[in-house]
Amino acid sequence: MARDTVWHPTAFRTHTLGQIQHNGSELVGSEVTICGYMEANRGKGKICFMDIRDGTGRIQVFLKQDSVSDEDLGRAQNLSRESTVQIVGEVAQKRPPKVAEGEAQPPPSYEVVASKFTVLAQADTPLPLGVTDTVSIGLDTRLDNRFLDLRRAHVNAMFTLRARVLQYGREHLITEGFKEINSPKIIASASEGGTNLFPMMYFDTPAFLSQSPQLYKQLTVLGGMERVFEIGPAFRAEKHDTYRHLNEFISFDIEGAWMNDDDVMCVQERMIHHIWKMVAENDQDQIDIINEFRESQGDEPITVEVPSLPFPRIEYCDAIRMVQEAGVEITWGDDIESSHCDIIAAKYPGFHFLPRWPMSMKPFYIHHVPGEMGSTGEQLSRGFDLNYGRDEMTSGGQREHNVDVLEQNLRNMDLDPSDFTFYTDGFRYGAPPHAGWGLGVARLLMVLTGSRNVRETVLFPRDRSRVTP
RNA sequence: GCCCGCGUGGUGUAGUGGUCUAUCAUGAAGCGUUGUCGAUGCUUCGACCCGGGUUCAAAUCCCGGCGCGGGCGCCA
Repeated sequence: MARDTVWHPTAFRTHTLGQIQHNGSELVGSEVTICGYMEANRGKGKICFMDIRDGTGRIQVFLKQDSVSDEDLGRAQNLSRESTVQIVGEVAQKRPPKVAEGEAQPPPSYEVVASKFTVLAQADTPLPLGVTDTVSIGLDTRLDNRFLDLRRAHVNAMFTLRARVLQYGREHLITEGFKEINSPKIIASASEGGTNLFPMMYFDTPAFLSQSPQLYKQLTVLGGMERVFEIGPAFRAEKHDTYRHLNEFISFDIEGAWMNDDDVMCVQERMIHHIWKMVAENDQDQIDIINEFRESQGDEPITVEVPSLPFPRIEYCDAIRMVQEAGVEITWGDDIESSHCDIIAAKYPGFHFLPRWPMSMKPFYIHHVPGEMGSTGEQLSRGFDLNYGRDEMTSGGQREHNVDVLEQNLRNMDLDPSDFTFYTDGFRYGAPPHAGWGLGVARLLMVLTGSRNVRETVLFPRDRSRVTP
């Protein structure tokens, strides 16, 4: 997969720095052209050492008076950090570094002895944030300068991992017969109730940004696509201000025909298991980079512990009981809030499902099995959440496929079915029982990378006060 | 929107009425040494969020604003 990437030469370089790092012994003596960001330069006078970095690795370039022109040498010695450069030179084995008494010599490494040095684009000074500096940087400064923040090794590793998580998730769903779709993000009316939408003008028609692909993935399943998934943006105009909420986020959604809530919970835990297993097998290098940074900040290292299957299931009634037994005031029908999740997470710190919520707490489109009652005799639903620790990752459930029941659900929630024909009309011509879920990608990444703020795992987060960059 | 805390060089910080002409780290500029590799030695540069007030004296106390962080609320 990622390891098998073929790096073809480009107009600007013959080799990546990663190739020289890994195949140095074969390349010694051959001429290469390389490109990168200048991380550091050392030396004045007759010589200059330069560390350069590209998207694949890092290497030292050696410039000396008798192999490059005086102009090139001077430019190299005075170049600002993070400038981009191009170097023509010969691969050579580095002289081994001095090591402290008793320490082992590191394995041989390689450098490029420059014959030609070109500055592609010079960086202004000072940098708004130091790419290799050890001082910590506030999140706001980082996000304002994300283009530089992203050059930091551990930040780059996090977004590399993000790409892998999506790749492995896709891979897994495809093996289970799911097909990738895209649904519209400009919609005429709410695709489900509840949350506030961002209004917009669609030419002369008032419209909204989609808060969920819910309706569209259901319609696709109704249309006979059987099993579908979508990885796409969702927009919520909620004025929340927390470590786990954003107003634009990427939702990983599935929907499958002839499935109930238990079936799609199984899909989800198999998918997460696959993602974690693949990361553990293929991407430890990225985890190591993150841990190197965490160590420098005094944080505990993260480990990729592949969760065992099945994930625990704690039905709503049992969750309420657990919270009550901890001495906290809560009654059946109350929402399970963050502080309650802390109590549950103390016993179930990893992934766990919370199935069988009261029907009254779930949206009208969630299915219920008549007669399936909770401990106080009220109707349960086939909706569920997936939590990791205290944080909600997923909301899902079996959907109601009977249009008469859908309309009754609306009336039970004091809503007028005639306002929801855009939704219910899709169910009038035969509908398979079906179920699905939506997973917050950034929240999953928080778990994997040990991030304490969802903004860390989103390239350019959109929150209540940030619309740029 | 509520409660609590914070706002000091480019970055991250120390400093809670007066030797603050503001600490340290990182950085930037210059010079020197050097097959260096967390380069190094010397020299230099750079800051108290904004507005008002108290006081002989404010980075420090008070009020307002703006911004940030944490907790909560809101939230499929």
